[in-house]
Amino acid sequence: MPPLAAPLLRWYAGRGRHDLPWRQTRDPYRLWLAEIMLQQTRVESVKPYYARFLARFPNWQALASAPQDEVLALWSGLGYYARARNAQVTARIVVEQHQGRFPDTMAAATALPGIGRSTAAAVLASAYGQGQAILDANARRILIRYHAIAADPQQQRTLQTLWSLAESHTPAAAHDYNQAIQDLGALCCTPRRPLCGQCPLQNGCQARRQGSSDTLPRRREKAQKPERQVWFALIDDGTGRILLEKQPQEGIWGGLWSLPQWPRGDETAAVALQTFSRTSGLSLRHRATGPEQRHAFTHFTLHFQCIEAALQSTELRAPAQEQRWCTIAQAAERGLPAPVRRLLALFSSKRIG
DNA sequence: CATTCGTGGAT
DNA sequence: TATCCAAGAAT
Repeated sequence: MPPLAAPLLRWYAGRGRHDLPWRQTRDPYRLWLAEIMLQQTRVESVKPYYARFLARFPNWQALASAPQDEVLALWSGLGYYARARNAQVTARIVVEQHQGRFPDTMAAATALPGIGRSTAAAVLASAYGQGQAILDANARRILIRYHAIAADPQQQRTLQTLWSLAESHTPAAAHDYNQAIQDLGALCCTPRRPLCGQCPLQNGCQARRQGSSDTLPRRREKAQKPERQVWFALIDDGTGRILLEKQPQEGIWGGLWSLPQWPRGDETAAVALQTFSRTSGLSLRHRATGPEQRHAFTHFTLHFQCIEAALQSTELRAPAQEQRWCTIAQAAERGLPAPVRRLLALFSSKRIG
């Protein structure tokens, strides 16, 4: 079987995405940050976040010493917020335990929170010229097609095989190879309708030979998504400020600021607001109820509806979560979940218009 | 080993 | 409109 690396690297030299922002540096901090942001996230989505984040936190020290709210505000909308929380923990460990230098061994790198085998390999190869193989979605798809692997890609045994193949194809200096296989996956060996006719690996590709490029990797049967229903409350204190609550660190939207929210059943908005009023200690007057909306997560669908209410009085009581009263503009500067950000933008434009 | 964790673009 | 799925890791 012809080796994979040589034609891949030739293709990369001519057709690779050499202008990506994180390819203009060998700074471990910048390379690491790119890898974290790119986890399960498209390149085009990452670009603006990467630029803003680096402008505000240009190095380990800056990130390590920042308030979490600022970090999450700059991550707001990118998703998978544990990445941002872990990134800050990692920055602090690098500063305090590694003298400000990203570790240069797999063991030390994967010991950092948010860094698994593939992310560690990518950073070590790019920053220090090591020969570590990555196995991201692109590499996985390409290897599955190249070797015509029909087994379930999620199975532990299949993953072991793929890691082994990844290592066997990866040259001793893996930087360009790692970038190349990701570019090939993004530009040519795409998930659907791969461009096999212009692929540099078409001669050695077993899926191409079998005609199975379109059906590999094997898709696994979709489990049906559960649905959750919640109310959001947009509470106006009479001076143009609204109430935000900080989400617990663990769980969905951990560490972000959100509108007060609680589970929804069959009750009307007015009844729901009474319930919330009792538990929160806020005396509220119902003003309006927004339209039903939904937000699709990977693993469930969220149905929500926003109740607009006016604050009448407050009973002195310790809130279950940290709370802030702030203007819509101030709220928009915080780390908000995407649907909450949309909700506030809509409310703000309605109020002005 | 199966779940949990976001979001937006493509199709 | 519905589905897929992306430079994965933690639990």
